[in-house]
Amino acid sequence: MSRYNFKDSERAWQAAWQERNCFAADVDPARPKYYVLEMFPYPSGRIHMGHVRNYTLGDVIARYKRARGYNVLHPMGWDAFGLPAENAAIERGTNPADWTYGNIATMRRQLQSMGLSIDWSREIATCHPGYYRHQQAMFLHFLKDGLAYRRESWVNWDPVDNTVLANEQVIDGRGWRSGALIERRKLSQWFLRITADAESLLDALAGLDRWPERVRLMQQNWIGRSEGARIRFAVDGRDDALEVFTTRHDTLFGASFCAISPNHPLAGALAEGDPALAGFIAECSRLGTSEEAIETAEKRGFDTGLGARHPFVEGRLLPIYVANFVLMDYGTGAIFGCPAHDQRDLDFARKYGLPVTPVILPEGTSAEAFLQGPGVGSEAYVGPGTLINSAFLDGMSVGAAKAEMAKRLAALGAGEAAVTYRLRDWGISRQRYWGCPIPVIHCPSCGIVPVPEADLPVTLPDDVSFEEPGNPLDRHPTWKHVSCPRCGGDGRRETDTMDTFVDSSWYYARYCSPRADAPVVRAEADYWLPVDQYIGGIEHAILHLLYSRFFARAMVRAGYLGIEEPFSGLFTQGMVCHETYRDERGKWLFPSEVDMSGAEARHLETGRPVTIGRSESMSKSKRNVVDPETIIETYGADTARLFMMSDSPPERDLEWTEAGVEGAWRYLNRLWRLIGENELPLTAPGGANGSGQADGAALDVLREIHRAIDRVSDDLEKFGFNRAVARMRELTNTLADFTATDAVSAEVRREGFETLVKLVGPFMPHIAEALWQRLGHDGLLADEAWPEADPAYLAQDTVTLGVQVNGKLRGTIALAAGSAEAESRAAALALPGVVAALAGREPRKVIVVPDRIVNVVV
RNA sequence: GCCCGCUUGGCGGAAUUGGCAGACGCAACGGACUUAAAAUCCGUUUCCUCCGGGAGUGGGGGUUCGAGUCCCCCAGCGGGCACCA
Repeated sequence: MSRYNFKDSERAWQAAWQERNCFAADVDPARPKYYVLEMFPYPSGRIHMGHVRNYTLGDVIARYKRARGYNVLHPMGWDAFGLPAENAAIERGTNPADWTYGNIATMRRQLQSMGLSIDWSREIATCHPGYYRHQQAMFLHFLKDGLAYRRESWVNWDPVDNTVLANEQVIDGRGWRSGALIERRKLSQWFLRITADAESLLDALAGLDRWPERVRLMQQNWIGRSEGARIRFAVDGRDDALEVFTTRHDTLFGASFCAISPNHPLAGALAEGDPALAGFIAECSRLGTSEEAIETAEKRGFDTGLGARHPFVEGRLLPIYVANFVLMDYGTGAIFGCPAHDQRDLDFARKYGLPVTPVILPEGTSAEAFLQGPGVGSEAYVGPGTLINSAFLDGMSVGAAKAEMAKRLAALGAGEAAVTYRLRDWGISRQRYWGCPIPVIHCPSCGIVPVPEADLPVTLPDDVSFEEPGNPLDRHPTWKHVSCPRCGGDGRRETDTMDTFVDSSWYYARYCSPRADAPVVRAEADYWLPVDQYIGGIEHAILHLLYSRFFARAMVRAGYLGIEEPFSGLFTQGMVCHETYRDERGKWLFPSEVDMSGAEARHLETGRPVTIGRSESMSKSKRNVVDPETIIETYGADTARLFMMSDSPPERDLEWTEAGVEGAWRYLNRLWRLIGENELPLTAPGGANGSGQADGAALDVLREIHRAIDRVSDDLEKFGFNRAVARMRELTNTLADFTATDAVSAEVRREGFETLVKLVGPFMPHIAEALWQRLGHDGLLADEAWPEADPAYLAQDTVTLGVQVNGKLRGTIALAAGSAEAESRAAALALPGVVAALAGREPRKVIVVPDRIVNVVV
């Protein structure tokens, strides 16, 4: 009895695939295409189990679709710009490029050891000038079209990473990478006009029917559409108007104040002549945006002394406050407050002694009761109702009042219905070295001048130092000093680089023509795109996926692409988890340091007891990581892949266990013994019996074989990989049983073995090739077609029906499929268990569901 | 606070979408082989039981001949958003 030699086998078959160029993809309009893409990795150093899961999932699909006859594109590349390279440079004195390319080499080797069916000739790295020059070209195109622009703005400044972050990258007031508390700063920044596509990005979500509902919801919330109205208030004694956005224009007659953001231009203007106000504003901007800061912060206002004229009430002036809770970057940065029907406005009004006028009467309440009751004491009424105290709106419902108010405002020229989005423009400036340079030049006389197309790419200088904090590009002695392309005078290069999310917003398109002299070749992109199946972690549900959807739209507008939605199918995988271990002093331990063989976990070296903690997502900080390379060296890639796909549904978290890996390894060896070492006549490979000719045991086996084909195929189509593995094991059990008894012919056995090998192929490609060869084939399994289930074997001629009495199972009956109701009924009533349960009573009713169940009701 | 999801044996999970709950695997236990171990093979394994049965899919209620699946209420766990006007 031998063990399967995975080491030699995996090396040999990987070489065979490479030698025959099996997975190279070319445009072929005659064949249906299938583009499978897993989110490309950041080259951090070594692959981790999350990568193994992600790329195994994609590879199973890629191999399955190839076998199904699709022209499959399955590429790989590197999301290679980013801060860790700079941190490594700071810590180890290396160059970010060297560090990155070194990591890529390691991780490429590791990924190749997994046996992925990837077209490596299309490999790209976003840090390569051959990639980012095209990104620069597109940026210039967007700049010309007004899609990219520069403006002074309040930004999220990460004081640890010394850079600006996008709103999406600030989580609970902290930098998504550094975890540092974010400060507000005003800087000139480059933006991409994603808000121009807010409506399209929102509306198109409905059409993404192969996306998880959860992700669509998250994007919907993020875009945050609000329907309401803009209202312009004349400011008493000034020429300018104050524009506010509200969703409750129906409550305008209940308004008792206006409030503007501390960052509002009007506030700034007033502060110039008012030191007290300037002090208040400064205080507000010191307050963080963290959840904690917000919850504990008092609602505070500063009375500017100005008044806003109510558009419909002659002589009513609403005092204008500067208030710390009004955000400049939502709506217009100004609001009107209606205390009776908004909790926050009510709190504010109580604090500053402003009038509270109810204008909505709840259903079924009398005006007297409501006005005297607790309705507007300390709790604002935000529900539906009927308008009161509101002149021409009186008696209307909230909805009707909104419509009427919008009409009246428009007639006055004082406002109109409006829609506001929570989504803000995408700030892409980063004050970092290791990113794509923004290809513009600042000229004192010409202003912002694009780098001429012929001068692209603007490459990063190699000779940079990281000894001081801040942006090395800015400190470089010569790099930024260039002459203005327009006037020839002294200019200065833009030293900001692009957010790395720009790099990953179009890489899926670049894979279609990775070496082309233009960002994309339309004919190739039109053939391959959209990505049919995109696979990655849920953590990208908003950022990367929203940016990519926007970028595709921008590229369509600029003529680079023909489709607005880059990913027609999306699958979000769960994380890989592992138990956590700590020693007596509470120090985290690696699983490889823990001896689990005894009754209690002990430290391998010291023999001291180890505390086992709950299973969590693998992370370096808790040390609950298992190195994929170790697993592949110990058990082989096929075992790692099989374990990844077994048991846990792919969308859920997967618990990595040594025992589970052992189980997968046992299965490989079982297959090897069953098929690889079974002597079969090597003649007539693939010689299946004609359907309907077999009988007895052979027929049973053939049915099992074809049922397995049918179900595994169905499971694969539905991402039911754990179910598919279960079916494969069932078929293995069946074939093993019958092989042991010699009850079926060599032909049927061969059909069973060949089918099983084809079914396991996408999961365990190396051993499948080895077994395919053992079955006497010269060609590669990778080039074989997926098996087809013969409908003749799927039909069942005998079925087993459950028989219930009052919904309780009392026995089963075996009948010919499609038996008449009367026959099923008679057979059921004759069952001893049924007779006993009836105890002489007459059934009141007998329900027969053909070929399923009989329920006798008494 | 608002929105969403999940809850099935000791464990991961399955259940043709309202029709025989626990497939497949892990772990455990028993047996065979072995001088012994590993490996392998064969069994048992939801719980209770007076061995007739009875109970059972987080808890409570409902619809139905029939509910893990549908509806209502509650609990626990997880996720997203949140000073959004």
